[in-house]
Amino acid sequence: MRMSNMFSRTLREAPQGAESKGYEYLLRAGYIKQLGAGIFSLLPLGFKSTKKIENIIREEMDRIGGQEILMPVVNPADLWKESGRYYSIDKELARFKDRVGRDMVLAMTHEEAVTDIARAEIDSYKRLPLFVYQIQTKFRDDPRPRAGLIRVREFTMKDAYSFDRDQEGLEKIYRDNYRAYFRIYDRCGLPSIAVSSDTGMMGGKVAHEYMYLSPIGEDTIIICPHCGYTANRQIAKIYKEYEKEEAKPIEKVETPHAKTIDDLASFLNIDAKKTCKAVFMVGSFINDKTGEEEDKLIAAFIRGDLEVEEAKLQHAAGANSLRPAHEEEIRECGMVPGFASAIGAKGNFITIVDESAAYSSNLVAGANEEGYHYINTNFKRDYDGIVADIASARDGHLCPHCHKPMEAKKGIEIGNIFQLGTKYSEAMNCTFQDETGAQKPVIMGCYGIGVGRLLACLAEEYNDEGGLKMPITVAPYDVHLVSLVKDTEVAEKIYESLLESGIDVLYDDRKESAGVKFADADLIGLPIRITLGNRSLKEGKVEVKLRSTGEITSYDIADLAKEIKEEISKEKAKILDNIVDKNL
RNA sequence: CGGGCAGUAGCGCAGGGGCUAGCGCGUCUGGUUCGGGACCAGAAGGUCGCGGGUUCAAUUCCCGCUUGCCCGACCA
Repeated sequence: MRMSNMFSRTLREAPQGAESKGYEYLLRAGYIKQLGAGIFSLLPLGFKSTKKIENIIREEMDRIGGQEILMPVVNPADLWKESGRYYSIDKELARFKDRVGRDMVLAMTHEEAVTDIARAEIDSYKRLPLFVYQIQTKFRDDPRPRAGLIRVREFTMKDAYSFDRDQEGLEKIYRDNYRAYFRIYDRCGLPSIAVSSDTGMMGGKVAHEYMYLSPIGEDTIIICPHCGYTANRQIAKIYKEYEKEEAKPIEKVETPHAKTIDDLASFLNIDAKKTCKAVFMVGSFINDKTGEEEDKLIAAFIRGDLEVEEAKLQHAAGANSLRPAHEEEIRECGMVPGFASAIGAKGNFITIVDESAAYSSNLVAGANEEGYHYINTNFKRDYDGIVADIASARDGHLCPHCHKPMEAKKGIEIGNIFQLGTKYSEAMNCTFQDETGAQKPVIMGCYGIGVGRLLACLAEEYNDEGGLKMPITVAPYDVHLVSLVKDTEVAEKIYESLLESGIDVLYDDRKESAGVKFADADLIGLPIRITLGNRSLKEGKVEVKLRSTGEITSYDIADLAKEIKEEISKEKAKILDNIVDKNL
């Protein structure tokens, strides 16, 4: 490819709003171009890089028996009504009517579509297992796109779906995917970790997320450096120690202005661990079959030294979504914000009590009266509710396995795998006949990777002051040929010879100064740069510089193609040699 | 959806109730340079986001809308 003919240009200055380095360079180097909030075009460089990533994904999916298909973005809404997600997913799912008034959706994932195909294809256990995947456009009307390709509304996703007759089969393909995902990230050169995760809107029980650790990440990951326990904060467990003692009689005390746990603890001169905190949310409960929606107050109680994790609370309550409760909604149930507990409360609300509060004795809790708290409150004796783990894991909390302090880190989710079970097969009647003639629901799994987000993470991981430093497995071209010579004939010949040797090369044949060409080469970040300069050319030599290390070597023109092929293999080996099978 | 900021040339920005709306970079022409974003001379390029209001006069002030960014709610 000749740069004189390239569709995109580089930008000297970062466009407004590019706050992360990776995003800034992708824009400035001309990989991507924004069209709207969370909507991007891939320009030739970005598209070429994306294709390389996609092909790595393809190869790894094929390796574990995946068959590639392609499903439509536009789905009839009826399928989504069958699964219930037409109702349970809010505005993130884009809906519209076609010309005759049929409800349609833009698929944000393809469980419904693939299950519709599968229920027609699968009739007998002899047809199982099956495993399909696609690399396709998704639209999710995210309320807050941000950080370039990190969080977008339209994006390319590899989504795969497995169909098995039993849990053992599902677990096998799940393990295959677990390993394949690491191979994909490793081959792209992207550092990644797997963490146990929430199942969110996908449903199902077991799930893992793959994370690229980065300060610009929006997810919080809890990691135990001692035993290796890792989980998304949304589900991360912590080891809680309880102070169990003889229950003392409950007593009301005056605590003026002590509305927060800090105030209360210092006023009574006690540890926050001896208090019970109340958190009020309103949960939305949606009937999957009818779409009917009901709001209900959720009163959550937790020991004063801990925080409530909303995702856990939402699960414990069985709600579709949560929002903070208004003061009136709390008062309607007989509780007083700032001085609240479940003691003496009444009305239609759900009480969720964290283990920390349920199993500790003699805690200070609100008296539901302005300016008063109870001391020595005890779960079961004084109030009741559903006991669950709703505590939010924080940096320094103890590991549930080895009881040593854990760390909190920020990460970007670059993939996820779910054991769906029968959520969709049951809802959509996707069954098979077993040896005994019984109809059973197919056991499903689903597996996703955001391709554009992967590119964004790579740009984040591989850059310096000059621009991108793309790993050779995902760089748009392997080689950047920079010609500084007046005599274009020599440069053209070298370009031709590289092409003939099958080398993927970007040729800077523009009439620009050396500085401009070098700056652009650094910005675009191809792994190997060949410089043709007048001086070295006279001696029959050219200079080869590696973007990753800055290492410079001089080669005879006669050997150039051969030597470059060698350099390419070495660059590839640097990445591929690091692949270690990681098993679940 | 709440809060904040912004929309002026391709990009980054300045300006300001009236006159020809500027600057840097980029672009075009000519010339000099030629291994790290060169220099000289000349030139092109703007419905100042859209609509309404105030005013003799609005790009500037006011209102509405819209688009984008940031924070939060949200997020497989």
